[in-house]
Amino acid sequence: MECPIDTKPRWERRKDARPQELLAAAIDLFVERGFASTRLEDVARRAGVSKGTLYLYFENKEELFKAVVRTSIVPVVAEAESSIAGFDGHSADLLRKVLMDWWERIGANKVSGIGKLVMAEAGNFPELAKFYQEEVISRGTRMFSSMLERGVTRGEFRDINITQMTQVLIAPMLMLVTWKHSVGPCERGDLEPQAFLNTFLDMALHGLLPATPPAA
Amino acid sequence: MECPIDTKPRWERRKDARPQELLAAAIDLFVERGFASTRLEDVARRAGVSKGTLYLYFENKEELFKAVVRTSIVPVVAEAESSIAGFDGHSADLLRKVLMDWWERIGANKVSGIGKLVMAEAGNFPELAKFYQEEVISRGTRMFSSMLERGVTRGEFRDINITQMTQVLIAPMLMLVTWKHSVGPCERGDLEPQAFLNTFLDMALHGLLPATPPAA
Amino acid sequence: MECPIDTKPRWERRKDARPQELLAAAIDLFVERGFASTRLEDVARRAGVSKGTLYLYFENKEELFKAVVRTSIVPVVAEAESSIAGFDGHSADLLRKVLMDWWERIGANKVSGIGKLVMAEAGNFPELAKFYQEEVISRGTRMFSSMLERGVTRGEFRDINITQMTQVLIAPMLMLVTWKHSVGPCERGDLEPQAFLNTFLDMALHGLLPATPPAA
Amino acid sequence: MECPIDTKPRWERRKDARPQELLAAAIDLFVERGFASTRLEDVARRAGVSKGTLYLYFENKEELFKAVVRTSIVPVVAEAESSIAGFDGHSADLLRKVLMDWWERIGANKVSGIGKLVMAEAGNFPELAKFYQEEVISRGTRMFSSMLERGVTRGEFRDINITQMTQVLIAPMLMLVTWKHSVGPCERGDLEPQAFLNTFLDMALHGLLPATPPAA
DNA sequence: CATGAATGAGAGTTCATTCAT
DNA sequence: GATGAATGAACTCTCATTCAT
Repeated sequence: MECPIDTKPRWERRKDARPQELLAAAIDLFVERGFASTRLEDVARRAGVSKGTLYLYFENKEELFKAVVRTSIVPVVAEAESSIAGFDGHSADLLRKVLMDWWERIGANKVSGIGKLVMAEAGNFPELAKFYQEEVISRGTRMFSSMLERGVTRGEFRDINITQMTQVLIAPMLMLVTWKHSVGPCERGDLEPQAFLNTFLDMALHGLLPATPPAA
Repeated sequence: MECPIDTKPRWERRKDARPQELLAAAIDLFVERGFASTRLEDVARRAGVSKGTLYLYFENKEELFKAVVRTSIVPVVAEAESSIAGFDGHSADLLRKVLMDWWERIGANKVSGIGKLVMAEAGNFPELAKFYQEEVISRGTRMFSSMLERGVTRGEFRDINITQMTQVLIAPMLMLVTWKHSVGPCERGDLEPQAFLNTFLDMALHGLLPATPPAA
Repeated sequence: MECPIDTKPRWERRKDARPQELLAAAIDLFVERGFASTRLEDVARRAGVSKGTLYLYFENKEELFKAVVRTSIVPVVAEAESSIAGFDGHSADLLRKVLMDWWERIGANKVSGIGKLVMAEAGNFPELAKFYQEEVISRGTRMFSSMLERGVTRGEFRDINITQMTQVLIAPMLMLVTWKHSVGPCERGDLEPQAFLNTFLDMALHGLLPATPPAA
Repeated sequence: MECPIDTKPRWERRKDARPQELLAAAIDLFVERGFASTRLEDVARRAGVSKGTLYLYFENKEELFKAVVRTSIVPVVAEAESSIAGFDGHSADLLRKVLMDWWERIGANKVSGIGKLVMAEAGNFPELAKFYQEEVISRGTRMFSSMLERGVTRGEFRDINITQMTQVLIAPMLMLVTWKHSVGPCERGDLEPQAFLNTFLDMALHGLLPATPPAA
């Protein structure tokens, strides 16, 4: 008589869970190794499936990557957009909130590695660069510009050059991401990200807020 | 009388020039395509030699890259260090000068691509990352910290958190380099680098300079 | 009163139709793409079933192919055989009729692609080649030989080399099939198949009919 | 002391001989297995080199195939063209000669398998089909048409439909090639190719030559 | 009966590195 | 010194077949 115990199926049927599992594995490896250097076989293995299985869910490597971006970053961007749209208070507080939220939702998280990866490999994968540019970067840039415009319109910020100031505000995010995913791990004296952001914001807002009345 | 020393046949003079030619070719390709994606055969071809010749001068791809860093970036860092050491004036002017010099010598130049490349591929080539970290980044960081200390010591800057402010100052450089070598080429509304640096410096110095006495 | 026999639910009637649907799909794809390049998944999809279902009806790809041959070509061969057996008239008319019938039933039809496919891939699938050889080619060859023998026996044809003339008669069929399924689609000046067959037959019968007595 | 004898180099440097060796191996395997089923690794192995070496000489599989065609078939076609251009005698003799030469140079040879292969896989490799069509088939077709025209012009042939008769003349070549490379090897009673061609030509010329004067 | 997720052996192609010449 | 032919491991993507459901 056959012993039914211990008979492990050659594989398990997990249609619904698979994409998530694969995406999770993919994110880890893309962040660890970059796009070009990530082997699909490793992604599959980490998700506990065979190489072929990946292709049941994602047409090819690029589509897998896009799926990663779509599920891990795009929703956060969208959420930020609506959070901005619904915000009531002072634009300086809005800026601070958005930056801090970004840190919590993206920066501190491994998904920030995706952004760094795109910066890194844009040249070799123009299709990917274009996709990320459209889905994330330009939306992000627009968000910051709109916050600055809001501040200016409401008289909360001085009448600064929006484009340039947008870049200034993006710089520390880029900085943190780059640091975290490249030199950071090698560096000893580490960066306190939130303190860094605060230092930065204090400085930036100095430049943004209108001159305070001489006597107060 | 002609000096016979100068009459060496062209190819023999070539011999000495080889490494430079190879390095020049390597820099171009590393910057264009990144480390992993640059084919040594292309480097050789661009330098007008054969693939095998490369290995006469450089042990392998990593050593070639290190040589690139050593010849194109390290000297600039060293020069900056001594320029700082010999500077007399106000620390704010020093900061401004160093940043602007950096833009002229590195940022605007293709060698800035090397920095971006290291950020990008550090994870896959830890040996390279470590090398760059030691030879360039930590020296650069130390330079900025020392300038800030100088300012504080001389009473020209407020008593700020040096580590954090160092990062703040590095951020825009990272920003410019990243922009130039990844999204920049895709993006429409382009960044005026020097204006951007000035905007940034104005803002940063606001935060650094001691509160001016109400009446002056 | 309605006949209850006909009220079977649709899917149950479907059950019997499945093999035919699969065979129809298979024929299309085998002809379009050849044996090796046809994907069973595509066959299944075109028949509106899943990949696994195919394996309920056909052991594997080769058996599917054999079934295609058995249902689409073998019956036509059998019919031709009995049509020859029952023919009364002049052997030249018989030959002409058989060739023209072949064109109508096979040549002009997509099933001619099956023959071409076997010629094409025989080397890689010897089992298939053997099957087709036995079920179709040797029967077809025998048919032509027997017609020639009939003609000779009845004094309607000259006493030619049967084997060779059989090949001569097969050549134009091969020609038409090959043309139709490979170069034909690329070629501009197209072949009028029936005119071609007639030209050929006129020529061939010249060689077959006994010399006409000078005076008639 | 090292014994210099018996030290076989890891590989041998044979730049000039390589392409021929590879082409020879390629022809064998393409003919044996067809285009799609031939593995480049096998081609390399048969030529005694590694897979990578193939790519030093041929850009990819398609180019390898084209090179095979260019070196093994195209020159024969060219030669036939000039042989026709320089022919003096009766057009019937010319036709006979060209067909027989074809058999000796191509038909009997393994290169005839290339033609069969193209017929077989044209649908799956349109690029290849186009190439072969242009370089071989249309040139061959033109050759036959021009011979027929010559015959008609010189009053040696009746005024037949050139296009159709061209196809009729091509049919037996197709027949022989197909036979040789597919069913032939399975078939017992084999075809005597030269006898077959003669039988065919006798028959065809019957149809081509002008009616002989009743009394002679 | 029917499904379709899962497998896994290969296929073509690339490239850093070696080494006979 | 200089060459460049040769290697071979690595990578992405494919598909006939199996089998848990």
